[in-house]
Amino acid sequence: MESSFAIIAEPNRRTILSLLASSERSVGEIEHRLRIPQTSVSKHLRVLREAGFVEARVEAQRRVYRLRPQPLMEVDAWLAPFRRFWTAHVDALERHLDRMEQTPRKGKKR
Amino acid sequence: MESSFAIIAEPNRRTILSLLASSERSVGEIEHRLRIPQTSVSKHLRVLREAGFVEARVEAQRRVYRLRPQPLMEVDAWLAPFRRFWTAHVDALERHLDRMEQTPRKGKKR
DNA sequence: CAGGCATATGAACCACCAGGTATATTAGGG
DNA sequence: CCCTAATATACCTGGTGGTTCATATGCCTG
Repeated sequence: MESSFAIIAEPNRRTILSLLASSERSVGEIEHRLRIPQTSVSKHLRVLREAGFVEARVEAQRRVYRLRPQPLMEVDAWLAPFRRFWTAHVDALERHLDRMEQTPRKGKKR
Repeated sequence: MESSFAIIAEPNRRTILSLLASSERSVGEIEHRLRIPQTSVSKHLRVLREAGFVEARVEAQRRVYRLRPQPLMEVDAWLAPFRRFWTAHVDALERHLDRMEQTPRKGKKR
């Protein structure tokens, strides 16, 4: 499981992250919300933990998980260059780019 | 291949999208940049096309691909609720820098 | 300290997908 | 028309990751 993108490709993991965005939660709470077996929750949490998306605090028999920002930050950073395509003046910008892309046909550099 | 997240989980597809972010490209150009077999490029483009990430314009024997914003927009939207986690962090960093600023002057400020 | 709750780990199974090879399609130029 | 260039599709295969079931570990309470 290389990249952060692969991690958040899994729908249950995204749901877990969204849950944790509102507040930290124990494994049992997550299990109850997601309606998937506990063992599955634990495994997703493991993946998320090892990828740095979450961290756990031990509280008696429970593990309380909370979000860590960095991996999602990186995803956000990757998205940055694309953002100009949908912020505000989308169509004008696209026309502009289209005109700039009128590079010489099959004309090599000279 | 359900979600947009699954689509961009693939590294080559992300590279293709990044390429297209700077300008539209033909399949051959993409092949040349990525250094992966043409058939592979075509398959990734197919996936991207069917998921609405790109669209193709026919130009003689070439297909020129360009970006379509919507799927990445949705990813961006999903990311939105998390953003407060690192903007807060950046704020803290900025406060930190502000405190340091009462020493040597660099004048990067507005 | 026994027994139960909360969570983690292991193994087996299955589906899916990226990569490769081979081939099909379509367009243009001579 | 034929040949080549550009791109797409079909099929197979290996690997990987998610799910399930069974079990292990740890902690708390009576």
